[in-house]
Amino acid sequence: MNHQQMDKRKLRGENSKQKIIQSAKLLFVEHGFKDTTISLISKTAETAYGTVYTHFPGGKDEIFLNIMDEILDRFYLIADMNFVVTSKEESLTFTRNNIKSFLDLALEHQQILKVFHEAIGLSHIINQKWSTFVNNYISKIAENIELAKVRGLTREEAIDSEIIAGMLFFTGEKYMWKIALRSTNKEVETISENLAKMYVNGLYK
Amino acid sequence: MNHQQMDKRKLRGENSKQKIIQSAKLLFVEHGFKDTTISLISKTAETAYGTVYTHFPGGKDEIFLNIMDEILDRFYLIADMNFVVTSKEESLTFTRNNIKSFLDLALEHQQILKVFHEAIGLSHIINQKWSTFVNNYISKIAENIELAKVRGLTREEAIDSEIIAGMLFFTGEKYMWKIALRSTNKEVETISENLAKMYVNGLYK
DNA sequence: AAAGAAGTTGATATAATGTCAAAATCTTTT
DNA sequence: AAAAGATTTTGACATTATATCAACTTCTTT
Repeated sequence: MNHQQMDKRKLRGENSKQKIIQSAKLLFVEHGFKDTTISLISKTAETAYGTVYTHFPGGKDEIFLNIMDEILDRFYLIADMNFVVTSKEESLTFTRNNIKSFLDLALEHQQILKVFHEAIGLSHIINQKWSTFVNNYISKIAENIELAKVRGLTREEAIDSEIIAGMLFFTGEKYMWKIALRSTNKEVETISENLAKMYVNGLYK
Repeated sequence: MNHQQMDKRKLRGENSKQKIIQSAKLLFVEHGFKDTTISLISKTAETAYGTVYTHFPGGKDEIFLNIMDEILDRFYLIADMNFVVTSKEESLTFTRNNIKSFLDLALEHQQILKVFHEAIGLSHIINQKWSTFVNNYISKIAENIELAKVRGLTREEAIDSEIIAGMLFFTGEKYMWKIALRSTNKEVETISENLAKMYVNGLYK
């Protein structure tokens, strides 16, 4: 028999892998990225030190990326929301809602995002993962700005779409981290409203 | 005799300290923050490992902060440029110039800022140092926005000064790091112009 | 000249990472 | 069903970095 269900080794392996992921999840949230050692993870997962490396050759970074993957997917869903500009008013509504979705997601995953923030500073590979997302998001916004330019909706023709897009995104991102680190007491609504208004008033006629 | 110049021990100590700082400066720029080890610094400075810790009990972090101090002072000079709003036009000019000064400074100190960026992610104390600067700068901008509000120059009364200030500062900061990391080919002028225009058009009547 | 202070030295304790050969467990082949 | 082969587990080991500290050297004061 060649069925997967019959292969006890694969099953045992998958079980170890899951125990490692689940333990790591708890430990990361409790102790942060740096202070969660492979040794601690292996003990909590009730497995040997070396086992962690057979399942995650990339060590802690790879474990964490594995944990972050599903959350990142949800961020991509927001970044990929399609929008085609037709008017300043519509743009305001869309922008406000988009920022709000983004920050609500941050609120929902506050604990792990705090760890993510720490990990971005400590791990090059994790940093790259986030950079890819950032660049994607900014490109989408910039595309929309270009479209608005072509349609004659913007104040000026000479603006640099990427820089303007960055102005919106980077500030939203900063507030995302502030929410994750609990270093702001501003409401998601307040932030979305202010950013969206400034963006739209600055950009559109 | 109790003169400082006569105390050979103090002199020797100060000499060691300077050799450590100068060696560290070169090594940080060459190898980055993490890969510049205390061991390497002590060897380059032609001193013993332990000597580094007598002069810098805080280790690498303290050495780096020592190096950054004079550069941070120059950033504070820009943050402390006084400006009192009287009109939208004046604000545009001031904002544009302020951002430009900021980014020019980044360009001037590109190499060490790259290390600084890495160090912020790795050292809590270095991170705090920068945070203090950031909060200072944002407060200054926010004060000006409040003033503009009172003078009836802004589009709306209901805006949150801190968030709007953040929009300007955080984007400027991001481009500062991009310049340090050489991850943008945009001109300082282009960036300043775009940010200043968006800021002023978004905020003022 | 002796006592004391300041700075230097490098060995040592500690802690984390990643690797690997041997062992254990399970599957396939003969 | 025994042997051979494949997969996973194990924990000891090599490596590397940090921070500490007692002994030592150098200089100053008594």
